[in-house]
Amino acid sequence: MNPAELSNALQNGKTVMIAANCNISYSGRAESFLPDGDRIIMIKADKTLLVHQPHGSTPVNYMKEGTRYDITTEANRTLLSCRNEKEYMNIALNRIHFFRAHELSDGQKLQITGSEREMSQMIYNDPDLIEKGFRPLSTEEHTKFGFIDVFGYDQNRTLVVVECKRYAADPKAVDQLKRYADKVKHDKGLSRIRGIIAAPRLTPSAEEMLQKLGYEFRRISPPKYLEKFDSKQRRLEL
Amino acid sequence: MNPAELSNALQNGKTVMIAANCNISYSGRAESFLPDGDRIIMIKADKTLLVHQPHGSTPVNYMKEGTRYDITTEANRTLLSCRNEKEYMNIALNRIHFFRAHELSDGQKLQITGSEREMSQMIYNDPDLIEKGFRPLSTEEHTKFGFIDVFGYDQNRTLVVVECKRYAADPKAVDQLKRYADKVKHDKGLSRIRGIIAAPRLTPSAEEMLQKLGYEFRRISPPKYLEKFDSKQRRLEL
DNA sequence: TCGGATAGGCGCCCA
DNA sequence: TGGGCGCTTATCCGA
Repeated sequence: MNPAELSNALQNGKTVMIAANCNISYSGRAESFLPDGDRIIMIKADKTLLVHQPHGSTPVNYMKEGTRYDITTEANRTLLSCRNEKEYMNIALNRIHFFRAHELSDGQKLQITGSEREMSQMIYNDPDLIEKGFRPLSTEEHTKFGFIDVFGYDQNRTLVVVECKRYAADPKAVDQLKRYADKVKHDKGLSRIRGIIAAPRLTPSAEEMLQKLGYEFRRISPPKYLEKFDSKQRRLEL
Repeated sequence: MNPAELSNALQNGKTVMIAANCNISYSGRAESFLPDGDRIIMIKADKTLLVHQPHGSTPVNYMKEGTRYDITTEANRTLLSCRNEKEYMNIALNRIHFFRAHELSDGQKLQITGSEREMSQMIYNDPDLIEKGFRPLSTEEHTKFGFIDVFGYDQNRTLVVVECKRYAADPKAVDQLKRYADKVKHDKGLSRIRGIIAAPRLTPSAEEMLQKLGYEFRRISPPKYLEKFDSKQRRLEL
């Protein structure tokens, strides 16, 4: 790889892949240094930079969209310096194992189901999931009381605040429920309000907190609309 | 690329890079589908899979370490099926733009400074950052409801719980402080306890919460030990 | 742009 | 292994 190759690729909006032995220093939101080793360096069409080690899901170093690159050559190595408004990074390339640039055409977005928001919708559409007689008022996350997943009245006209979690609800989820419930209770000047966590399960300390606060738990999982299709497909494959 | 090439590469612990036009279906913690488009597919030595679109920092699809792969060829496309204990993914490769596998040797870990933990240490070593007469007892004290960043006595022997944040402390940070402070207060049977947020700043609603609860704020930023060196370097470069 | 919250979060530490 | 939580979190969404 020569500097011009990389510059051209970036200029033309190509996505660049480099495998190289390198060390990396970063300064910005924190400070870091990564000693010599073999990594994959990816620079995308939008000028996002990712550095991946041969293990793990997360990049060991990265720079955000819109970063600018400058490449210089020394006697026995190549320096890639990267900067944006708030951060900079220097990558010293000792040896380049391979370099490749390709123009990628992709305007698609991931279609996904099973989110917390869909849980809220599901409960709104089938309030019996909470309890007989529950009447949801809204699933708007932005009510005038804040971001509340579902809130409504029970059959005794007591206000109910529901916080949904797609995974085991932990102490943070209980904190959140309490914060919303307290706010609604205070703003409306109520003497009593009910708080409910809707989740597949509670962690032990979340359960303890919930009990102490007098809140409740409903065992509910997020909907996965494609599940039937997928189980069928999986069955065929096995 | 033929199936054997990929199989061999994976078997030999190489890291694989593929650029291809593909569509992807996923089922596991959620369900998703990504229609045809050009992407980079990376399979690492530890069998982590990442799929990247030509923009953004995060992979559009991924599978964790230890995933197993199976590749089959059809008339005009190649199918890569990926599964682990809880999830599976099917990648239909319509056209492969390039394929490359390389053995990467990298045992290094990122050295990083400027973390929340270092903020705690800094305060522990220089308690005056909180206030004159503050005597820290511990950092990272583990309680059943979480661990407390810094914990100690003020000059009147009132217990103080400090929660550190690298960035603007938000309502969640105040929740967390309250949870810890309440726990300590209750467990020790105290009539009063002080809670302090140490952070560069507070968000508006965090400030409101803090005031209502009678807690305090100290404007403190995380230490960046390499900063002087780096500013000097930056100055030289500019 | 900022604030607030979710995420198929990930990765780390500790019981 | 599971709980609890920080993260150069990223990303979305609304004000």
